[in-house]
Amino acid sequence: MRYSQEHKLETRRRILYEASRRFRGQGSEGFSIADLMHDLKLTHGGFYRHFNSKEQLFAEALASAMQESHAKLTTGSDAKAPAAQLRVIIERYLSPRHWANPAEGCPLAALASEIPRQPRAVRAAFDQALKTYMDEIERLLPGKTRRERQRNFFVLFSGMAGTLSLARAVSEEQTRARLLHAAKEFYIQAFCQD
Amino acid sequence: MRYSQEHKLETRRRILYEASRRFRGQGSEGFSIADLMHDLKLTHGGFYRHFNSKEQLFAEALASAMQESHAKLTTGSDAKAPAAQLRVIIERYLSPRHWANPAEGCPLAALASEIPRQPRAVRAAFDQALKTYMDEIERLLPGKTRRERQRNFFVLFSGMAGTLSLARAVSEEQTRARLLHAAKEFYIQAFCQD
DNA sequence: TGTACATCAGTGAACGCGCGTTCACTGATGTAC
DNA sequence: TGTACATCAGTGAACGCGCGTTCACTGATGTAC
Repeated sequence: MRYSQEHKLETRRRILYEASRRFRGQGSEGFSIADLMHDLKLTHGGFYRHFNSKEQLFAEALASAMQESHAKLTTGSDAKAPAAQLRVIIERYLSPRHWANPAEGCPLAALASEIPRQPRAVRAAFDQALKTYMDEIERLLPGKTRRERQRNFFVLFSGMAGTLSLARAVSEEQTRARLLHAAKEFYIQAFCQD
Repeated sequence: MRYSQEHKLETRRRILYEASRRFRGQGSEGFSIADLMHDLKLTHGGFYRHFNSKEQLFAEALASAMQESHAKLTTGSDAKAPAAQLRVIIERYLSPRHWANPAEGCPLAALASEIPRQPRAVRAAFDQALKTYMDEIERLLPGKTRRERQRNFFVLFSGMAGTLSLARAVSEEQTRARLLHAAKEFYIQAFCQD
């Protein structure tokens, strides 16, 4: 082999990481394989030594983005009580920083409306990633039964994703700020009471 | 002129209507001008007698879809009290029917994550359409001041759009049903109390 | 340890296809007289 | 009212471009002996 197996894995990781940023920042059709590889100082042909298709790349990048986003929302507040942890998550999710950086943020907000039109493999990967995401966060939500907490998870996260999505769609600075602020207050009030 | 001015306007209207369905159902790049015109029993060249570009078509179709969606959500409940009218809107928005028919539904849910990546003209049209939409619905929301009602409008509508979007992204039938149901109860509880 | 061969990550030209847009043309109807 | 000409919605071939994917090739390193 020309390169070590380790080198190959590292290249694959770099492609996946860059792709997961680009999919979120530019959408599923907003960049080409050639673009992507060029920015990694590689040529497009080599891509297919690592992934079967752009579709497969999207599926993996989506899952990886969900994981990354989960990590960013939860790190550093492990010691706190559930309600306080959740509050941190809400504040981070609806922050100006998250608003300004779709490429490093939640894929739900960045890609939700494109997913229903994706092929089966992508959608399956999304389902799986969402399930894992929910399983890890659900325990922070209010509710006596798991079922109840899951319902709250759905309402809160789909709501916040919609808010962030709309805030990015709106051009007017002031409207954007009001939207994020209003939602933040509302969700903290609704889900962090105890 | 070969065709009357009336005929021309009618053709334009047909293109716009079909486009507004297709953009919502297939996304901003999910169909071609040739596809669109073919289904209207026309050929692609003629398109440019009515619109300057696909971009302009998207801008107009977006605005028109917002209007259509507003009409669908509000018709038939004009006589009721605000809270009851709002309840009807929430129930329609989060219904299985709306879920199943993105092409005829709210463009926020169908297209939100694509809009930030659109050119200025499209985004300006969206801003304007959203403003009109809000001005027409805001009065149904709870709140003493206009400002307060607008805040509630933002929270409710971005939340519902996110919910519908996520419900369409999820493949699993049961999850989808639970998601819509949970959000419906939650929003009625939160916004229709009086 | 040294040598011959095999492997395969990466290269870059090429293929095939679809798309937005342009353009010369058609011909029925509107307009000017 | 009738006639000659102008207009322009609609046609369909063509242009230019970008993209996903394929493929013959390279050459450094791994492996077999």
